[in-house]
Amino acid sequence: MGKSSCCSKEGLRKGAWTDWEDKILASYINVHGEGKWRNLPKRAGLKRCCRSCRLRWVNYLRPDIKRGNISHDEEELIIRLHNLLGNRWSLIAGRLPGRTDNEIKNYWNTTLAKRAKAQASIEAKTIPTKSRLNEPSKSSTKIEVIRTKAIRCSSKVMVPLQPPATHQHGQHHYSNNNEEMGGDIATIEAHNGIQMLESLYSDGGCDLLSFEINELLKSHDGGEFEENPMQEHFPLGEAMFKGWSTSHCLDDNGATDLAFLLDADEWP
DNA sequence: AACCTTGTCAACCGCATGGGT
DNA sequence: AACCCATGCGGTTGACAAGGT
Repeated sequence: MGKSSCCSKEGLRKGAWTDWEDKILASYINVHGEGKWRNLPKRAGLKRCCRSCRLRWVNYLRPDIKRGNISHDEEELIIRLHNLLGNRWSLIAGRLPGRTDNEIKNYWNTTLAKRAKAQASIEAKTIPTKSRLNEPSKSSTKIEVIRTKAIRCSSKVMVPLQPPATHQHGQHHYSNNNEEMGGDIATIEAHNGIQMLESLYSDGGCDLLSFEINELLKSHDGGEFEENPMQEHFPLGEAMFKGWSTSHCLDDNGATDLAFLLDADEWP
Protein backbone atom coordinates (compact mmCIF):
# COMPACT_ATOMS: atom_id res chain seq x y z
CA MET A 1 0.00 0.00 0.00
CA GLY A 2 1.07 3.52 0.52
CA LYS A 3 2.82 5.36 -2.15
CA SER A 4 1.87 4.06 -5.53
CA SER A 5 4.56 2.86 -7.79
CA CYS A 6 4.17 5.48 -10.48
CA CYS A 7 5.54 8.05 -8.08
CA SER A 8 8.68 6.19 -7.21
CA LYS A 9 10.13 6.30 -10.67
CA GLU A 10 13.25 8.31 -11.07
CA GLY A 11 13.57 11.05 -13.61
CA LEU A 12 10.20 12.53 -12.85
CA ARG A 13 9.89 16.27 -12.53
CA LYS A 14 8.94 17.78 -9.20
CA GLY A 15 8.09 21.22 -7.99
CA ALA A 16 6.27 24.01 -9.70
CA TRP A 17 4.44 23.30 -12.92
CA THR A 18 5.32 25.17 -16.07
CA ASP A 19 2.81 26.69 -18.48
CA TRP A 20 3.83 24.11 -20.97
CA GLU A 21 3.03 21.26 -18.61
CA ASP A 22 -0.26 22.86 -17.67
CA LYS A 23 -1.28 23.11 -21.28
CA ILE A 24 -0.41 19.51 -21.97
CA LEU A 25 -2.27 18.26 -18.94
CA ALA A 26 -5.33 20.42 -19.51
CA SER A 27 -5.63 19.56 -23.15
CA TYR A 28 -5.18 15.87 -22.47
CA ILE A 29 -7.92 15.86 -19.85
CA ASN A 30 -10.18 17.97 -22.02
CA VAL A 31 -9.94 15.31 -24.69
CA HIS A 32 -9.86 12.15 -22.61
CA GLY A 33 -11.58 13.22 -19.42
CA GLU A 34 -10.52 12.77 -15.82
CA GLY A 35 -9.49 9.47 -14.30
CA LYS A 36 -6.93 6.86 -15.25
CA TRP A 37 -4.33 8.99 -13.58
CA ARG A 38 -1.76 6.28 -13.51
CA ASN A 39 -1.45 6.14 -17.27
CA LEU A 40 -2.03 9.80 -17.84
CA PRO A 41 1.54 11.12 -17.53
CA LYS A 42 2.86 8.57 -19.97
CA ARG A 43 0.05 9.03 -22.45
CA ALA A 44 0.15 12.79 -22.22
CA GLY A 45 3.92 12.86 -22.43
CA LEU A 46 4.47 14.42 -19.04
CA LYS A 47 7.39 13.60 -16.81
CA ARG A 48 5.28 13.84 -13.71
CA CYS A 49 3.95 11.51 -11.09
CA CYS A 50 0.33 10.52 -11.62
CA ARG A 51 -0.66 12.00 -8.31
CA SER A 52 1.06 15.24 -9.11
CA CYS A 53 -0.98 15.41 -12.31
CA ARG A 54 -4.21 14.77 -10.47
CA LEU A 55 -3.42 17.37 -7.86
CA ARG A 56 -2.50 19.95 -10.43
CA TRP A 57 -5.74 19.38 -12.26
CA VAL A 58 -7.95 19.27 -9.19
CA ASN A 59 -6.42 22.23 -7.43
CA TYR A 60 -5.47 24.48 -10.27
CA LEU A 61 -6.42 23.62 -13.81
CA ARG A 62 -10.02 22.52 -13.49
CA PRO A 63 -12.15 25.05 -15.37
CA ASP A 64 -14.72 25.54 -12.62
CA ILE A 65 -12.21 26.66 -10.04
CA LYS A 66 -12.75 30.01 -8.42
CA ARG A 67 -9.50 31.52 -7.30
CA GLY A 68 -8.70 34.03 -4.60
CA ASN A 69 -10.93 36.56 -2.83
CA ILE A 70 -12.85 34.38 -0.47
CA SER A 71 -15.98 36.35 0.28
CA HIS A 72 -17.38 37.11 3.70
CA ASP A 73 -20.19 34.64 3.15
CA GLU A 74 -17.80 31.93 2.12
CA GLU A 75 -15.64 32.69 5.09
CA GLU A 76 -18.54 32.41 7.46
CA LEU A 77 -19.59 29.17 5.87
CA ILE A 78 -16.10 27.78 6.23
CA ILE A 79 -16.11 28.64 9.90
CA ARG A 80 -19.48 27.03 10.43
CA LEU A 81 -18.58 23.94 8.52
CA HIS A 82 -15.23 23.61 10.19
CA ASN A 83 -16.94 23.79 13.50
CA LEU A 84 -19.32 21.12 12.38
CA LEU A 85 -16.97 18.84 10.53
CA GLY A 86 -13.51 19.59 11.82
CA ASN A 87 -10.61 19.32 9.41
CA ARG A 88 -12.55 17.50 6.77
CA TRP A 89 -11.50 19.86 4.09
CA SER A 90 -12.90 17.93 1.18
CA LEU A 91 -16.34 17.91 2.75
CA ILE A 92 -16.10 21.60 3.48
CA ALA A 93 -14.92 22.28 -0.04
CA GLY A 94 -17.91 20.39 -1.32
CA ARG A 95 -20.10 23.09 0.13
CA LEU A 96 -18.21 25.88 -1.58
CA PRO A 97 -18.57 25.66 -5.33
CA GLY A 98 -15.34 26.33 -7.14
CA ARG A 99 -13.21 26.07 -4.04
CA THR A 100 -10.76 23.27 -3.49
CA ASP A 101 -10.00 21.48 -0.28
CA ASN A 102 -6.42 22.64 -0.52
CA GLU A 103 -7.44 26.25 -0.85
CA ILE A 104 -9.80 26.08 2.08
CA LYS A 105 -7.25 24.27 4.18
CA ASN A 106 -4.66 26.92 3.40
CA TYR A 107 -7.12 29.70 4.06
CA TRP A 108 -8.04 28.21 7.38
CA ASN A 109 -4.46 27.63 8.45
CA THR A 110 -3.22 31.04 7.42
CA THR A 111 -6.18 33.27 8.20
CA LEU A 112 -9.09 31.86 10.10
CA ALA A 113 -7.23 29.79 12.64
CA LYS A 114 -5.24 32.81 13.64
CA ARG A 115 -8.33 34.94 13.89
CA ALA A 116 -10.07 32.33 15.97
CA LYS A 117 -7.11 32.16 18.27
CA ALA A 118 -7.01 35.92 18.67
CA GLN A 119 -10.72 36.00 19.36
CA ALA A 120 -10.34 33.29 21.96
CA SER A 121 -7.61 35.15 23.78
CA ILE A 122 -9.72 38.33 23.80
CA GLU A 123 -12.60 36.42 25.29
CA ALA A 124 -10.30 34.86 27.83
CA LYS A 125 -9.36 38.31 29.01
CA THR A 126 -12.84 39.84 28.96
CA ILE A 127 -14.81 37.03 30.53
CA PRO A 128 -14.40 37.10 34.31
CA THR A 129 -12.74 34.04 35.71
CA LYS A 130 -15.64 33.29 38.00
CA SER A 131 -18.22 33.11 35.25
CA ARG A 132 -15.93 30.96 33.21
CA LEU A 133 -15.65 28.59 36.09
CA ASN A 134 -19.40 28.29 36.06
CA GLU A 135 -19.28 26.89 32.59
CA PRO A 136 -17.58 23.61 33.16
CA SER A 137 -17.89 22.11 29.74
CA LYS A 138 -16.95 25.10 27.64
CA SER A 139 -13.39 24.55 26.91
CA SER A 140 -13.12 28.28 26.62
CA THR A 141 -9.83 29.60 25.41
CA LYS A 142 -8.49 26.52 23.83
CA ILE A 143 -9.11 26.21 20.14
CA GLU A 144 -10.61 22.86 19.62
CA VAL A 145 -9.31 21.42 16.44
CA ILE A 146 -10.42 17.97 15.62
CA ARG A 147 -7.49 15.91 14.60
CA THR A 148 -8.69 13.46 12.08
CA LYS A 149 -7.22 10.68 10.12
CA ALA A 150 -7.47 10.77 6.39
CA ILE A 151 -10.73 8.96 5.96
CA ARG A 152 -12.48 8.96 2.67
CA CYS A 153 -16.07 10.04 2.72
CA SER A 154 -17.67 7.50 0.53
CA SER A 155 -20.76 6.78 2.51
CA LYS A 156 -23.03 8.57 4.89
CA VAL A 157 -24.71 8.51 8.20
CA MET A 158 -27.74 10.46 9.14
CA VAL A 159 -28.19 11.43 12.70
CA PRO A 160 -31.39 12.78 14.17
CA LEU A 161 -31.88 16.37 15.09
CA GLN A 162 -32.63 17.26 18.64
CA PRO A 163 -35.16 20.01 19.08
CA PRO A 164 -33.81 22.80 21.27
CA ALA A 165 -36.62 22.39 23.77
CA THR A 166 -35.20 19.06 24.80
CA HIS A 167 -31.80 20.50 25.61
CA GLN A 168 -31.32 20.55 29.28
CA HIS A 169 -28.43 20.56 31.58
CA GLY A 170 -27.41 17.18 32.67
CA GLN A 171 -27.36 14.24 30.41
CA HIS A 172 -27.65 16.20 27.20
CA HIS A 173 -25.78 19.35 27.63
CA TYR A 174 -24.96 21.26 24.51
CA SER A 175 -22.47 24.01 24.68
CA ASN A 176 -21.78 26.49 22.00
CA ASN A 177 -18.37 25.53 20.96
CA ASN A 178 -18.37 28.35 18.48
CA GLU A 179 -18.01 31.11 20.92
CA GLU A 180 -14.35 30.48 20.49
CA MET A 181 -14.75 31.25 16.87
CA GLY A 182 -16.17 34.66 17.45
CA GLY A 183 -19.68 34.67 18.70
CA ASP A 184 -22.83 33.14 17.44
CA ILE A 185 -21.53 31.45 14.38
CA ALA A 186 -22.74 27.93 13.93
CA THR A 187 -24.75 27.85 17.10
CA ILE A 188 -27.12 25.73 15.16
CA GLU A 189 -24.76 22.81 15.07
CA ALA A 190 -24.39 22.72 18.79
CA HIS A 191 -28.06 23.29 19.47
CA ASN A 192 -29.25 20.65 17.17
CA GLY A 193 -26.72 18.36 18.65
CA ILE A 194 -26.07 16.44 15.56
CA GLN A 195 -27.17 16.42 12.03
CA MET A 196 -26.27 13.84 9.52
CA LEU A 197 -23.01 12.60 8.30
CA GLU A 198 -21.73 9.63 6.49
CA SER A 199 -22.58 6.02 6.03
CA LEU A 200 -25.96 4.17 6.38
CA TYR A 201 -27.45 5.39 3.09
CA SER A 202 -24.80 4.52 0.66
CA ASP A 203 -26.75 5.38 -2.44
CA GLY A 204 -27.31 8.99 -1.54
CA GLY A 205 -23.83 10.32 -2.12
CA CYS A 206 -22.46 13.34 -0.36
CA ASP A 207 -25.51 15.25 -1.56
CA LEU A 208 -27.24 14.11 1.57
CA LEU A 209 -24.73 15.88 3.69
CA SER A 210 -24.93 18.91 1.50
CA PHE A 211 -28.67 18.97 1.70
CA GLU A 212 -28.73 18.57 5.42
CA ILE A 213 -26.19 21.26 6.11
CA ASN A 214 -28.04 23.54 3.74
CA GLU A 215 -31.23 23.08 5.64
CA LEU A 216 -29.52 23.67 8.93
CA LEU A 217 -27.92 26.83 7.81
CA LYS A 218 -31.14 28.04 6.29
CA SER A 219 -33.13 27.38 9.40
CA HIS A 220 -30.46 29.03 11.50
CA ASP A 221 -30.42 32.11 9.33
CA GLY A 222 -34.17 32.29 9.61
CA GLY A 223 -33.82 32.37 13.34
CA GLU A 224 -35.88 29.32 13.96
CA PHE A 225 -35.40 25.62 14.12
CA GLU A 226 -37.21 23.59 11.58
CA GLU A 227 -38.00 19.96 11.49
CA ASN A 228 -35.36 17.89 9.90
CA PRO A 229 -36.49 17.46 6.34
CA MET A 230 -34.28 14.45 5.94
CA GLN A 231 -36.45 12.48 8.27
CA GLU A 232 -39.20 12.60 5.73
CA HIS A 233 -36.98 11.14 3.11
CA PHE A 234 -35.20 8.67 5.34
CA PRO A 235 -37.41 7.76 8.25
CA LEU A 236 -35.13 6.21 10.80
CA GLY A 237 -36.40 3.98 13.51
CA GLU A 238 -37.10 5.46 16.90
CA ALA A 239 -34.89 2.92 18.54
CA MET A 240 -32.00 4.11 16.47
CA PHE A 241 -32.67 7.71 17.45
CA LYS A 242 -32.90 6.73 21.05
CA GLY A 243 -29.68 4.84 20.86
CA TRP A 244 -27.89 7.82 19.45
CA SER A 245 -29.39 10.38 21.74
CA THR A 246 -28.52 8.46 24.85
CA SER A 247 -25.10 7.39 23.76
CA HIS A 248 -21.92 9.02 24.84
CA CYS A 249 -21.58 10.64 21.49
CA LEU A 250 -23.86 13.37 22.71
CA ASP A 251 -21.57 14.94 25.17
CA ASP A 252 -21.12 18.62 25.73
CA ASN A 253 -19.15 19.32 22.67
CA GLY A 254 -20.93 19.33 19.38
CA ALA A 255 -17.81 19.15 17.30
CA THR A 256 -16.49 16.25 19.25
CA ASP A 257 -19.80 14.51 18.81
CA LEU A 258 -19.45 14.72 15.12
CA ALA A 259 -15.88 13.63 15.14
CA PHE A 260 -16.92 10.58 17.07
CA LEU A 261 -19.52 9.78 14.47
CA LEU A 262 -17.27 10.40 11.55
CA ASP A 263 -14.48 8.34 12.93
CA ALA A 264 -16.60 5.60 14.31
CA ASP A 265 -15.69 2.24 12.96
CA GLU A 266 -18.98 0.80 14.08
CA TRP A 267 -20.99 2.34 11.30
CA PRO A 268 -21.91 -0.04 8.61
C1' DA B 1 19.83 48.72 -0.87
C1' DA B 2 20.37 44.71 1.85
C1' DC B 3 18.91 41.67 5.02
C1' DC B 4 15.50 39.44 7.97
C1' DT B 5 10.92 37.98 9.22
C1' DT B 6 6.40 36.64 8.25
C1' DG B 7 2.61 35.17 5.32
C1' DT B 8 0.72 32.63 1.47
C1' DC B 9 -0.11 28.81 -1.27
C1' DA B 10 1.20 25.10 -4.56
C1' DA B 11 2.96 20.78 -4.23
C1' DC B 12 4.55 16.73 -1.91
C1' DC B 13 4.11 12.83 1.21
C1' DG B 14 2.28 9.13 3.92
C1' DC B 15 -1.66 6.83 4.97
C1' DA B 16 -6.20 5.45 4.09
C1' DT B 17 -10.18 3.13 1.52
C1' DG B 18 -12.51 0.53 -2.13
C1' DG B 19 -12.56 -2.38 -5.97
C1' DG B 20 -10.75 -6.08 -8.64
C1' DT B 21 -8.50 -10.48 -8.98
C1' DA C 1 -8.76 -14.06 2.73
C1' DA C 2 -4.96 -11.88 0.83
C1' DC C 3 -2.96 -9.08 -2.24
C1' DC C 4 -2.42 -5.28 -5.57
C1' DC C 5 -3.85 -1.15 -7.89
C1' DA C 6 -6.04 3.28 -8.28
C1' DT C 7 -7.34 7.05 -6.08
C1' DG C 8 -8.60 10.34 -2.27
C1' DC C 9 -7.57 12.79 2.03
C1' DG C 10 -5.25 15.68 5.38
C1' DG C 11 -0.77 17.19 7.27
C1' DT C 12 3.41 19.22 6.16
C1' DT C 13 6.95 21.45 3.50
C1' DG C 14 9.31 24.73 0.79
C1' DA C 15 9.50 28.41 -2.60
C1' DC C 16 8.27 32.81 -3.28
C1' DA C 17 6.30 37.44 -2.14
C1' DA C 18 5.51 41.15 0.83
C1' DG C 19 6.52 43.87 4.61
C1' DG C 20 9.55 45.55 8.24
C1' DT C 21 14.03 47.09 10.04
